[in-house]
Amino acid sequence: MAFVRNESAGYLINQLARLFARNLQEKIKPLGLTTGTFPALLVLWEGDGLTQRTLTEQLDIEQPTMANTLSRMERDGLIVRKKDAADARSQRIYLTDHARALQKDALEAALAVNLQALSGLSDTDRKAFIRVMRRLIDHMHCTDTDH
Amino acid sequence: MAFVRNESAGYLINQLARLFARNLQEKIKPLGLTTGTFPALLVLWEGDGLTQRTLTEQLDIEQPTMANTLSRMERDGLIVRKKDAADARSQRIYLTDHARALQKDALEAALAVNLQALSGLSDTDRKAFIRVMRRLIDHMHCTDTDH
DNA sequence: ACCTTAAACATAGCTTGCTATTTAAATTAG
DNA sequence: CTAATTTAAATAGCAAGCTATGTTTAAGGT
Repeated sequence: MAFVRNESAGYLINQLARLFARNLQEKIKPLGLTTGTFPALLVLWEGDGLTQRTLTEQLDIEQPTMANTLSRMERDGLIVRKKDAADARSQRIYLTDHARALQKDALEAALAVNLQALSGLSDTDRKAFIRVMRRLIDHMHCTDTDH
Repeated sequence: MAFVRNESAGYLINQLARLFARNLQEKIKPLGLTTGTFPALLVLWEGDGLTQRTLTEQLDIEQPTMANTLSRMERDGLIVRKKDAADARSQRIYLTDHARALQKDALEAALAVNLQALSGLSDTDRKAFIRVMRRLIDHMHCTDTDH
């Protein structure tokens, strides 16, 4: 039962994730976007005015990571943060017009990366791959001791 | 052809990679190891005395990333760097006894993470998943424009 | 021999992720 | 109603990845 790098799921997934990130990075750099803000944008494009907390929950990211990401997004003119009227602790996140204007190009870029990356797979394999990943994520979540 | 987060390979892979890293991190922290050094250790445990360059090539990591990682490993007493006798630009990386002593426990930890993560899959699905990931990595590599 | 180019590594500086801790506001208990 | 607890977000500090650039040594061309 030797440990072989190229047969270790964790090792391969890490490598794949870096390859995807590199490709996406390259495609969205001309738009002035970076990979770390992408997940937040995906959520906000579907509806903004969310609290930071809601965002962190939807994206399964730690709160300080999200706080940092939002700071960069604010700095780069993608969002504005407004204090919640009812709860002074909370803030609501709103997209700027600039961020809204990028949606189409950004989604196309992400789609292109996915298509290109998976272009060597059959339709069946592609679908199975996505399904397995979702299953693993669910499984690793509910197994998580500190949920 | 809408973009849906949970059907995007890139999005799912990123999330999976983070989950794997969190789990491994937790298991190897008691050994005084971190996830970033793991790939380098895997290579070095199979034979040390390699140059930094060889390591970066085998792991598909950028040279400055590897230089940083090796600095941390040196700081933490996992490796020593020795100047190559024949080429003063090169350095050869050697494991310390301490790093060697950690091999068994570290490999067991990694194996445990993989087993646990994939425990919800059938044997066939598991093998197919690994095979597809390897194929995607190859494909994304040879498609890479700057190879 | 000398000058240019290439190679190996280091450094600077950024993003993206994490844990641990702090601050301030809201909620709950007594 | 005050005191304790919980909650939302910020801050500090580190790891691990990246690009761009600098430094030193080796190799090649003329």
